[in-house]
Amino acid sequence: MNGADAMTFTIDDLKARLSTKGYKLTPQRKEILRVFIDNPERHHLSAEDVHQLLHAEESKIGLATVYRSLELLGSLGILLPIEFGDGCTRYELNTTDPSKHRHHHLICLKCKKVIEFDEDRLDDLEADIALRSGFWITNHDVKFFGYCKDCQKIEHGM
Amino acid sequence: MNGADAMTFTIDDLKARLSTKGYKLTPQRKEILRVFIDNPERHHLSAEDVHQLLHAEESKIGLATVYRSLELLGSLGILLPIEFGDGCTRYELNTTDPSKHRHHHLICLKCKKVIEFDEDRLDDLEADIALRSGFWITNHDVKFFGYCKDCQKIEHGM
DNA sequence: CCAAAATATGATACACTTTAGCAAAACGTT
DNA sequence: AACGTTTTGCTAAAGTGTATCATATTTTGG
Repeated sequence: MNGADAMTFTIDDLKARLSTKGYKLTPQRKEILRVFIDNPERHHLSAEDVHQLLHAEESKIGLATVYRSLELLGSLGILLPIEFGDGCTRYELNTTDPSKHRHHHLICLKCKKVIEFDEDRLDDLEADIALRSGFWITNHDVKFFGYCKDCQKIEHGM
Repeated sequence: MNGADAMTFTIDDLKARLSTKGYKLTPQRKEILRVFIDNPERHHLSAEDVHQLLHAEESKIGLATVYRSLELLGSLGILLPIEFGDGCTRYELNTTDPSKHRHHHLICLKCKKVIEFDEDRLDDLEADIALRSGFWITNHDVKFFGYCKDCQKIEHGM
């Protein structure tokens, strides 16, 4: 029920991270983070998703608070924002495991099939970019577009 | 070979691609594509950007037509949609030149600033993915997300 | 050339996501 | 407990993109 053990950080950790930047550990922020921990099968949650999940639990947290908390947790590196181009920003838990590679997507332009792969050799490139730009890079998103084995046989363009 | 795959895109290419799918070459569509061709320094234009650029040229093309034309040109592969997570879909000319380096994007999650860089060391990775998956990869989209220098320091004023 | 049919445009209304503003509540420190 | 600050929740509003629909344009056929 707690789920805190599944986290790579504890509630005290969260509180510490918040306080170092002058933010407070509120019940709402705790609840919103718990939604992600308690729903591991439903990553990629939007603000509306989180709000509805909370509403189903009789929680009265306002939608604006959800938006604000998601952005805050994102800025703290606790959540990672993802853009799928479906009209809303989605978030997933940041495992904060530097050795864990992000999964990328291989997308067939014809049948829309999506294959996830873990191959990630962008660490050097990312470090290089970060050094030169001064950016604090929290995530990278790589999508390969093309045609899968099956769809290569069929004519695809014009 | 085919002029449509060359780096320079012509109106004749547009006419050909439209007609093969039963669409008409209207003055509006011609103008909208020309905006991209005439503004090579301004890539990733949004519908609003295109609309304003057209208005600056005394064009009376409606915003809805811009949206519809951009989607149409995207579906024809003439433009490529890009999502920066700044709230609007942007487009850039599709040069579809596989030998040319691709530019990637470094995006600040807070202020939505976008920095372009040409570094592309993904050829090996792409070849590896292609070999293992059987995909014929035609394009890849790489985005690094993070926080720029300014947005890293969060000031909570007194 | 005219008429009918099909398509495209332009203006607007609308849906939707996200942000801004403000009064009230909660928090933490003294 | 009181004070100053932060946070919340409600709501209004901004912003992007879509749907609607009358009008305009193009195409087709006689």
